[in-house]
Amino acid sequence: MARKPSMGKQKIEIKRIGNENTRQVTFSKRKGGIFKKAHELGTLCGAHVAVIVNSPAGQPYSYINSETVIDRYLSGDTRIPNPPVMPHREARILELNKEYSEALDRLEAEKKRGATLRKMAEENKSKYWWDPIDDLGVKELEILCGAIDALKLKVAKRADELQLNLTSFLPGNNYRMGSTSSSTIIQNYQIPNPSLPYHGYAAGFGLNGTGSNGL
Amino acid sequence: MARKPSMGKQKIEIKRIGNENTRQVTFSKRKGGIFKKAHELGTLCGAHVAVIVNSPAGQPYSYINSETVIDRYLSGDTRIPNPPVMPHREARILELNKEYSEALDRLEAEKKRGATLRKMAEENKSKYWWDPIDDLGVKELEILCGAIDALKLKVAKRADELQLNLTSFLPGNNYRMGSTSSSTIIQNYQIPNPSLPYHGYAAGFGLNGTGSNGL
DNA sequence: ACCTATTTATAAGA
DNA sequence: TTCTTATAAATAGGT
Repeated sequence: MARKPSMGKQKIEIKRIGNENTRQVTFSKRKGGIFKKAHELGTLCGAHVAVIVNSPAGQPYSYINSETVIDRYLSGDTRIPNPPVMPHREARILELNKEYSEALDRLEAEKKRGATLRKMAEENKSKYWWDPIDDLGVKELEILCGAIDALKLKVAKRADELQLNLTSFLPGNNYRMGSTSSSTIIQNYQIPNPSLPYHGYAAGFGLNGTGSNGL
Repeated sequence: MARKPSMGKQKIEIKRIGNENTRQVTFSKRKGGIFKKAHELGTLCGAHVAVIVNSPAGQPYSYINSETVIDRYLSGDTRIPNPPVMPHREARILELNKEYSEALDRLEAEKKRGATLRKMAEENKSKYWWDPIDDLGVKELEILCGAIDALKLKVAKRADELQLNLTSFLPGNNYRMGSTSSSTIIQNYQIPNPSLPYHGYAAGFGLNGTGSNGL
């Protein structure tokens, strides 16, 4: 009997799928596939995995194997035996100078691999984070205040270490920490160019590092 | 001829691999596999993908298909047509109350899927982030100061909205913003229970949402 | 969502 | 880590 109700899986080229419906179906299937793989990797190897995907429609999805990927950073455990992709400081310098892009023009634009997410998570270890601030309640505000102070302390301490007196060129009032530190504290500092949002620095953040996995 | 130099791929159970060497090899292979899949998903469907993995040894790796996954958030473009996994506020409330865990005891512990990473990225849109603070230079400090002030302003504004005077139960000095706001500003607030690190709140952060993909 | 022929990913072994 | 091979899994195209 002509048992061939299906022509089976066909080989496809790895390029944007034109048909919208097909693309959506493929997205769903493969998203599930990746999440499953992520789960398996985590289970088999005891690795911490996080996958976030934005569908073409903008819908975000994510798989996170145990909160460890993030918690690890949040808890301050950021010891990194051997820089895998690119050393932190070098990366940051590149960002700040916006010179990273030239190093990225290899292969394809999408094939960027870097420490962005990781660094973002890492930084968060000393901050409290949440989302729509408009939705904050008293409790959350309390926490936030604490987080801000902690951050300020770090800045102050660093300023001292650098033996800098940033207040000298900072407008606005400044004061001294009451108990925890004797450092120079900066207050009300306004970024030189207000038109440039703070996150502009971060947003212009490229990815770097040469991946170890070709593809 | 006994053409069987290999017993081929064998089916394995999805559970932690005991042999360390095997585990490491599997990790490498599968990590590459996931990155490849991520790349394909991004290319085929025009999706934005980010994958971060911490090897059992703590080595971090990541694949990020175009900076869009993250930049999108950093740039403030966080419009989400239709909450995919779980609405923000609901999620946050659950976190803060640590009530989320009960909803997670389904399937396996690893199968947690949520908005954690996304929220983290989102929050960052109003903050400057970097990593080893010990490595900060003057320029970075300036930026940081600006970021802190911006954050404070948000807190202050929110406090006003809630018609709260948090200073009443906050130790330490407080002051008023000079120019940008007439809000009640909180300074030097110390978290009630110092033994609990700030990030404790975030770290206790569970993942939520019932995944759409079984596995 | 389900089905099945094929393509891919990979566990073992070297 | 890289290469090979046999086999398990993922999945493209249809229903």
